[in-house]
Amino acid sequence: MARTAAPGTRERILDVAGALFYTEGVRAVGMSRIIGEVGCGKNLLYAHFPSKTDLVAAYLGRFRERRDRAEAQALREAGDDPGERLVALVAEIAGRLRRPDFRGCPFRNLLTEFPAGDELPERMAREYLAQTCELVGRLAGATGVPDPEGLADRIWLIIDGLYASGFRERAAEVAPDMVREAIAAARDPRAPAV
Amino acid sequence: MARTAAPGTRERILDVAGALFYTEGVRAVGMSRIIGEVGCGKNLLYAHFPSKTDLVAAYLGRFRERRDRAEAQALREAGDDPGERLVALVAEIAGRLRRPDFRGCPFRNLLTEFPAGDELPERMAREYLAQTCELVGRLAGATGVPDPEGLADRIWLIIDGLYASGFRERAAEVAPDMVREAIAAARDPRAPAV
DNA sequence: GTCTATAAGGGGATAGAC
DNA sequence: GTCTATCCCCTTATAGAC
Repeated sequence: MARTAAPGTRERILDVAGALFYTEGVRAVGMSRIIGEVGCGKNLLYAHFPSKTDLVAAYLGRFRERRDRAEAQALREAGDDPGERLVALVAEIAGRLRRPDFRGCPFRNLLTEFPAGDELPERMAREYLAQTCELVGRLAGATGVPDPEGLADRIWLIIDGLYASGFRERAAEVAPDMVREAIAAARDPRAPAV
Repeated sequence: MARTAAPGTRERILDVAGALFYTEGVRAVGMSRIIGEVGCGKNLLYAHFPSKTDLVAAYLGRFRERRDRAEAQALREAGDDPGERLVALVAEIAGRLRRPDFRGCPFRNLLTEFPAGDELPERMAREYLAQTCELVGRLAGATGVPDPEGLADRIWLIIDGLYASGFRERAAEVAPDMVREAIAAARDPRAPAV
């Protein structure tokens, strides 16, 4: 609105709000808390984000943009082999586990906080999960294994486990190997059977 | 407090509160809502549970009792082989996924809602996760594979994935196989490498 | 005109009292 | 059971500072 509004204000608000939402939860962080930590007036925040829902949606949107960029880069560097692309996808996610500020997947976390909600943030979260799940399915299909559905289920389970694992960050080390093994087993269905 | 309190009142409160907490989230459900759905007076509820924290702790406690019983039974039926016991443990968890009212792990969900909390419910949740993780480690160690730590990490990742997967319930079908494969691969470390 | 500071509205939370 | 106390939530409105 402002003709010469202070640049970067919106980003600064999103920085603070995003960090709080992610580490403490959306429900746990009130608008007053954000205003206090940003150090701005209440009006300024509501000028940029008319409601808390808008602010949460912007928080998820920014998370998604960064996620998509990192994912695209990982897939680009992995080359053309669908199996290697699956490994790279999981390895990229596993890399996030090692960051000290990692606290799971913001989309899954939001749906845990608002399981019945159907506003923009919840829809964004469900859309993200559906699209990522679909990507896994496409990559699994491209490997040419006899049972691509089963392979996709396994990879998705590993990804879910990575995001849920607040306890063992060593999961980051085994996850890519598990993907390789799942692909190998899918290519040679006779082998397993303990 | 009543001399001859109606029997089952406490259980009825826990039934209602537990279902609401589990399906809608602890933060999303207020005491007034619970009182309304139970149909009792406010005094009666606060007589049994002096605070919401107590009620949440009781909700988790009952969940844990049932979990422990089901887990013990699954392990009993699995026999003595540590590998089979790991498979049975995961299969028992996978079975929960198929229930229509499944909405993840109540302990993990609580920690997502209260990541920084340190009251009784949060401690109960962390204790449950730590003990289950420890059980997996013991069973993995008992298999006698060269790298029990790595095996335990894999199994724990699968369990985490099962609880997080709100999307693909087909995960329930592949998870036990993944456990078998992980054990087989751990017993013969040369095989994998796609 | 841009932003801050403060107050207040309307609702619902937990909890206590009678 | 109802009624009240206290608090915090999101949001809007008002008033003042630069």
